[in-house]
Amino acid sequence: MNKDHIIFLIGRINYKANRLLQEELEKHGIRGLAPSHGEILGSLLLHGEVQMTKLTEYIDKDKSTITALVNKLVRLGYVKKRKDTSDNRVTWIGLTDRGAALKPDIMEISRTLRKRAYENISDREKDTLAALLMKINSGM
Amino acid sequence: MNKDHIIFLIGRINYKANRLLQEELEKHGIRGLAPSHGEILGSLLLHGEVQMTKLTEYIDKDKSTITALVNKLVRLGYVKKRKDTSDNRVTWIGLTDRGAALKPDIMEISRTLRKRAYENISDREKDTLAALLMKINSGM
DNA sequence: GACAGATAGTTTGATATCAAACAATATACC
DNA sequence: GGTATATTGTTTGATATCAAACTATCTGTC
Repeated sequence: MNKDHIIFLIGRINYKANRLLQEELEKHGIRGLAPSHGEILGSLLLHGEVQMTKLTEYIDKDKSTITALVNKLVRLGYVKKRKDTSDNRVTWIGLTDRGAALKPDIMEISRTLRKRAYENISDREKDTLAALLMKINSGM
Repeated sequence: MNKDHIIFLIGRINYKANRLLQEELEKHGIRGLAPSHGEILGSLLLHGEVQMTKLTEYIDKDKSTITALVNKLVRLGYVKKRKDTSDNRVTWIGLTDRGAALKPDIMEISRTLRKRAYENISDREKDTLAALLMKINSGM
């Protein structure tokens, strides 16, 4: 596998981004959370209360994985579940006060990640890069 | 979410590439192998016999993970271990005949992945993209 | 209204992955 | 030569993740 292979680079960057996320969560005193938990919290901050199924879309993981991740967040007190009143199959996931209180931390972590990733590239390059990545993503 | 676009896209592409790899391995009759196993086989095809420690470098995983991955490849008959004669701590990992026979498959899978990823972009865009990704990768 | 098929989530079992502790061996320094 | 330190790899325990089977509920059609 060639070291300048685009796919290889993407794998490396993805790995580093995840590692950075984990480190930052830790640094902000948010212990025991993986990047995926952060993504869920971010989705809830952005969209408010959402269904499990919507979460599988937002963070692109198997529904059984979402069940496990959400249950952990419930156990840690960041998130709560609520049965839909009209459709009993549906579960709504929302932030607790404790979860909502994470907003400043999550925003700052997001900012840190962005800063680190974009450190060496200009706004124009960023646009170029995003456009190319979108092409690749939509073609795969 | 907009501003995290690039990192988000990289995550998506990484996921799809891994999924494609797994599907292709399966399609070539190489069953029960994850992308990481493919990376190890690829490394061995490229470098010949290597030490465990070298493998952790090549595929960038924890050494205990490498132990597990290699043991599975041994169990499946693709790979063999050999103790170094002068330094007894060292283990050399090499392909068996059965492992070496995978070369054409692995090369074709690699080609397929590349083709799929580069489907919509020109050679020039590819160079631009690789350069930008390298900048990001080295800055993280 | 009953029944077939669709949908929402959970459970179960398996695997890749990591970190920390460990064992075995080699090297350096006195 | 003997002891402290470094290295190579494994073991152990925990977690995220997936796929497949399952449960419960809803919806559409006869």
